[in-house]
Amino acid sequence: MGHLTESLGYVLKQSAKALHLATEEVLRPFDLTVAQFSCLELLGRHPGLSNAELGRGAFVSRQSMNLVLRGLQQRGLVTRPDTVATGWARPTQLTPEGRAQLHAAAESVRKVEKRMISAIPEKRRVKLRKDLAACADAIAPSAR
Amino acid sequence: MGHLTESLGYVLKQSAKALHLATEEVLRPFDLTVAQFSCLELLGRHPGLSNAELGRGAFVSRQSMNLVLRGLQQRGLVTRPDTVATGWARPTQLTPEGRAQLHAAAESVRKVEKRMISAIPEKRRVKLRKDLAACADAIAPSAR
DNA sequence: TCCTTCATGTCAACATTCTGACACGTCGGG
DNA sequence: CCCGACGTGTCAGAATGTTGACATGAAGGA
Repeated sequence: MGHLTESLGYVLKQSAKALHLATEEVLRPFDLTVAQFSCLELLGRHPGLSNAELGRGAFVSRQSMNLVLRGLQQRGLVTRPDTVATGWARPTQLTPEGRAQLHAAAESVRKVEKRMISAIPEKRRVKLRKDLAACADAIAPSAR
Repeated sequence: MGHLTESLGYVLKQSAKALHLATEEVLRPFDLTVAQFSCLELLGRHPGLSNAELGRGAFVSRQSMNLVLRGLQQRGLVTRPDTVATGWARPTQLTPEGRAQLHAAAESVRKVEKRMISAIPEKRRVKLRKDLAACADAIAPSAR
């Protein structure tokens, strides 16, 4: 599509879309959507996150994350206490099955990211990551 | 959300989402969605694109772009011939009103991109853009 | 103490996008 | 010449995400 690629926003969207598609594809054999995998990965690194926290971490609303969580719970991949001592937030935990699924799927997802990163000269990878994070910070609503 | 930011895929999604949200916000006064604006911008740079071509350029299916295009057509911002001499593809053109809307909205959108870019040292901006493009190429389905 | 503010989970309605499917026109090789 | 592959526009159905709203509990200041 030619000279649109001179816009940083365009290539940003393009890369994100391509990554999403590729991730979707490798996740298909595991019967996991990208949202579901993101949720599992978040829980793997930060056990006990609540529904709303998971939503923010995966960049979706808490209503959407609620549906994702129900699916995962029904498949026995995560656990939430039906009732909680204090407040509303129900801490979510990975089940052993969930941890196994995450471990298996994460391997495939890392291959995708590896393939993407391999296109970048090694010395520039850290800077790329930091620059992108700086972009996100500069444009976040809280930064206004 | 801590150490997830060490994953390039995560910050990529984060930046893209932040940019989308910010663009959505500045586009609201013009009563344009991001998809609609992308469509107008594509037509501004490449007049006569068909429905399917616009969809590919904006990273959505041709079915979705069809709905976007109908809305823009109904508002008098674009024109498509009802019938065409050869084939199915109907070349889309911006109307004068569409061109005016695009010009006005593009100014606001460029401010957003400017704010995002301003977080990056000037010398690195070109490399960032090229690295992102390389990422997209490396991971595109055709690259497999 | 009270009460205002904030955060959470959940329900409902709505919007947007995608996949599957069909009909039609073009282009190419056999 | 024919026919298969390909691209396009469109319809229908399903999946997914979002906003708005409500009830409830926690936290902090007057």
